[in-house]
Amino acid sequence: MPRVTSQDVARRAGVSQSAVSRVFSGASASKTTIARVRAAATELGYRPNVLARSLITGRSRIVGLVVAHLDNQFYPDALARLSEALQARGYHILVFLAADAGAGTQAVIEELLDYQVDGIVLASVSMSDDLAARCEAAGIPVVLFNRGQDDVRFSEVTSDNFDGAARVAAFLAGAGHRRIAHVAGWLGASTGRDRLAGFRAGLAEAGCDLLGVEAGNYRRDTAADAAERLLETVAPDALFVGNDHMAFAVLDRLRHDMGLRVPEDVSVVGYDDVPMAAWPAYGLTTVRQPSGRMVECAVEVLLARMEDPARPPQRIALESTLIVRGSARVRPGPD
Amino acid sequence: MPRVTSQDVARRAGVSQSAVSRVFSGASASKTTIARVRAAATELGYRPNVLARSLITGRSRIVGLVVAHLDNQFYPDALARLSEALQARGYHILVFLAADAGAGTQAVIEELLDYQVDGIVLASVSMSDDLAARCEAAGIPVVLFNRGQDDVRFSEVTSDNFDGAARVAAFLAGAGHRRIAHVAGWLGASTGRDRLAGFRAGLAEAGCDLLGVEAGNYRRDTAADAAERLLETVAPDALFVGNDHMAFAVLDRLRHDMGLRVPEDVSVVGYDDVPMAAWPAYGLTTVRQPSGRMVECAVEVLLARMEDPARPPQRIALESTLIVRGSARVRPGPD
DNA sequence: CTGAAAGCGCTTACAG
DNA sequence: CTGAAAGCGCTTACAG
Repeated sequence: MPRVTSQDVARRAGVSQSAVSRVFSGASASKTTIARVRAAATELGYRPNVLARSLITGRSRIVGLVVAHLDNQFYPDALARLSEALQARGYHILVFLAADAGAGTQAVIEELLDYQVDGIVLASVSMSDDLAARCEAAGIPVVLFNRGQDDVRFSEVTSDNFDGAARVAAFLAGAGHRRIAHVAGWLGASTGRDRLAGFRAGLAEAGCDLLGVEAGNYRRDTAADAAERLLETVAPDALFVGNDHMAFAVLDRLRHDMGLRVPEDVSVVGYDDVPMAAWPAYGLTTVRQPSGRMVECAVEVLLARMEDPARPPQRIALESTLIVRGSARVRPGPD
Repeated sequence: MPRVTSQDVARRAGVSQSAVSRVFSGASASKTTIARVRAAATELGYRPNVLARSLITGRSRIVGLVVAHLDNQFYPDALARLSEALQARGYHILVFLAADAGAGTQAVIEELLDYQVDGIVLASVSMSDDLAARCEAAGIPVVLFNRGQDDVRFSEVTSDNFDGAARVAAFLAGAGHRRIAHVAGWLGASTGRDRLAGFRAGLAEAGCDLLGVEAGNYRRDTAADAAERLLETVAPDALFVGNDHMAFAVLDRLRHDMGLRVPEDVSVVGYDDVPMAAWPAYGLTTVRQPSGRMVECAVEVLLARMEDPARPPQRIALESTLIVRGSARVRPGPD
């Protein structure tokens, strides 16, 4: 079962192999040539070998995606949007799952490079400076998604994590909370750090202290443990959790294991506004990251740099919105 | 920024280009050659161009994955497992999102073929007979994941949907339920049909009738509406829902919109046992599909047929397990 | 507009 | 073991 090649089509259509190539690569050809080639191609079931084309054009039309935390609904959702946006532009996605950080990621990116990907999206994953240089040298643009990095050679698309968290602080303080704690994300990356810093700043602005912080590291169990520890040590009446994924775990622990009422005993606020946050079982007050627009921006930035590698990296932080649902008290309580 | 090629390495190492190729493709070479080539390669930062290699070997080491329903936790989870299993074997995943069925899928598969993928995994997605023939002709194995099909040219990996659903029937009947209805999945595919048929058979076995069936089509809103309609028309006291993803929506609707208690007023059972089913907010009694083993099987089947295209397609149905949690009553009620 | 030819970066018989 | 050469299936100047 040998593949049908442009040679086969050429013979059948009675034209040269170059003619066949021209027809399929959209170069100019006479109407008759086009017709004969197309006819022969359909008869034979011919489709150009994209790999061979890539070898010569130097563009694979493949974008590499490295993503972690697929159990956090935010990422499958982003993956779906990214796939759609890229498919619409004739690109395809080679996916790699990776841990948050570490050596695995580097290996994965090298493999991506081996496949001559035209660009790389790093969703909640970082890469070493050394590799960054390699990508630069190879002219392959990289965009960080939902994560920032100091290295200015990368483009990044995030939401305004600092501001979003600050708004949560103002909201909680405005609802009369004074004993406020934070279950942070992973403080090894900017997203977690910015949210913490913004929250602290917002609290200060409102004349509040941050009662306590524990890292949840974006893991359900770690986050629930952190929340429990905070409850037991500093007894907060409001908890800002670093993302929705952790907030669900915190809510579960509070309600079902610790017998607390939300928001009567404790207010809980998340970050992301994944679809599940709107499900009645949770009704989570949270900060909405505009994931659709974030993906669009990431794609735009990537394509722009693919067209013109000389273009400088962009760092985009989109606005976020506080979505008020039932998991946090809205006005000062009766006491 | 021209890419470093094997020519460059050859020059630097003072050997022929073929020697470089041999070192990197694992063919035999003398120790000194290997050493010199490796040294030159690292100095230059050389890595073989996988696309060029694929062109000549005829194997891309890319597996295409077409997947729908990424909002159903079952699929991101399967994707993660698949990625891990394939990566461990040196394969990579080109992902496409697709609708359940329809013309889009066909286009997507053609694109996969263009990329010379070595195999295709269709997760909850089907393909036309015509395309099937094309894949066969090209010698590209296809495996259906979590979906069966009549066409025997495909391999498929599912769980024993008929038996699993029959076990749910026995369980519900054993708990004293007599008014039992079903919110089905999508009856356009075998998975949904098998679960319905198995449920019906199990009920008959227990001397029960199936009070009513409505299609939920694996969508949250459709499923919740279906459940509500069943409640209003035939007033069941137990509902078997075609998968967990829909069951969560049904639970939400029952509890939060209709003010019903689960399982006191209605028992609810799902299918899949996605991680969320164990979360305390839901505590869903459900049938566990062994997704880890399903993925392993899919990979094995695919690799086996990639090595030997003459091997006949395999159809595997793994055993499933009923997982009892709190969403369904366990013994006959007081009335 | 069209064909012959070179070449993309590799692998792999084929001689030596 | 090693190098020269052919070839994988395309695209793209180059002449005509």
